[in-house]
Amino acid sequence: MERPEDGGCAGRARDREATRQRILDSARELFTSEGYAKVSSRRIAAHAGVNVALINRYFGAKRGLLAEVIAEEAAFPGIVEGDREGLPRRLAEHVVHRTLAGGTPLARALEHSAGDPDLKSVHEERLKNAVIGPLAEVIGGPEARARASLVASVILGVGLVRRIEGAASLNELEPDRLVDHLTAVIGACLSDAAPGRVRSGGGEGGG
Amino acid sequence: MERPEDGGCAGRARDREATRQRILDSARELFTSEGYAKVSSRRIAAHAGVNVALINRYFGAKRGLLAEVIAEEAAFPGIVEGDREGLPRRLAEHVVHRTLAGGTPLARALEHSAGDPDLKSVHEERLKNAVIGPLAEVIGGPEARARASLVASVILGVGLVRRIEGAASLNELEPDRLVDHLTAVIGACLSDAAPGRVRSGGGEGGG
DNA sequence: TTGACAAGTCAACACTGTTTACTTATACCG
DNA sequence: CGGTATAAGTAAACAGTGTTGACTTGTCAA
Repeated sequence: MERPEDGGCAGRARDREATRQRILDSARELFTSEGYAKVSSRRIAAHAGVNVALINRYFGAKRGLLAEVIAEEAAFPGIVEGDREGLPRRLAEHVVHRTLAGGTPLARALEHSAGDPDLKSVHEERLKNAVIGPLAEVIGGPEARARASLVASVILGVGLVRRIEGAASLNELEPDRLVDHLTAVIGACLSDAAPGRVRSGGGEGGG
Repeated sequence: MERPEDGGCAGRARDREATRQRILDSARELFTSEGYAKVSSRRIAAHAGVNVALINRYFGAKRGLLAEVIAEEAAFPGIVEGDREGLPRRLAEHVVHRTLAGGTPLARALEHSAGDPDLKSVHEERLKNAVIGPLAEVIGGPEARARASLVASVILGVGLVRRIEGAASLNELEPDRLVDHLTAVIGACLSDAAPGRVRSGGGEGGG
């Protein structure tokens, strides 16, 4: 609340940056705990101790605030960097632990607003730049982006189902077993699925 | 719009069921083409030629209207009925063709509002009763529901990513090839994932 | 014909995100 | 030091949302 004394004091009246940051901090906290849709601009402003209009002044719209909050965080910290072989398992572990723990703050905010038409562009950019892009780079090959999209579908889908269903069904499995399953599923996204050598399409029992 | 002739005095001018149905029809049409969030109660009412308050009178809330619209349609018409062996491919084909065609009207409405907190209960019921339940029944075994959840995650995830991304990456593949891929992925959801199998980077596909 | 009761209407409520016109503090300049 | 341009911050309104309760009105049974 109190205005911090700014050391620089070069050309700034009433510390624009500090105010911006306060709004950003409040937004991150509230979006994280309650989701995008349930938190109003006025509440963010009140929490930050600033006027509502400043949200639109500094971020264009509420949407822009979420975009900036989202952009702050890496999607897969230290996961795409490793070797390709272990990628499915690393991703699976990330998803399961993130999922079980209630997870990465921003992931929850994302899942809370997955289908919001107002946020389509925000999610689109995030999905392409922070998820599909890096994944495709590790995956490589001509179908890299398509495979990355498949992986992203699995990851987002699990998060979504968990959020909708409370993970009642998914949590029937031990976490380790769920990791095993997901590893196989993500692995299937990355492996070649030639019509003849499909791993389980022709009969997953004997595959 | 297409409201019955009041002037003709044929039948009842004040027909509860007819009014209810008119609201339902308008809601289905508008939700389908524009999604839940973008269509307001007042527009539905106007489209149906009735008063706004009737939506809440007959359906409790806008949410109830969507719930009823959703409940009308089968999730997987003629898909879970077949043999278990071919299930992954049938599901994959359904997803791809539904996805490419712009799809089942209701599926689109669902994808448009996947994360809406207000609709959590609606989606939860739908997911359990019309998706996970039937799938689990075909799948069978002790982990049936968990596996069904995984399959549902893949299906919903693909729909979601397609909606967000415009399927730019997924559509790099020929539809048939996408079906192959998805068949493998869904197959992986159903097949046993032996704990030791992929743990230490045993390549899936030798990648 | 007359009530009764349901069907339908209307206006308001408490919100939402956003914008406009305004006030005020501050940092530079004379 | 005082004056002032300018940016930071404010208040109030706008147009919209879902929802509600009090109201009117049509229709059918007695």
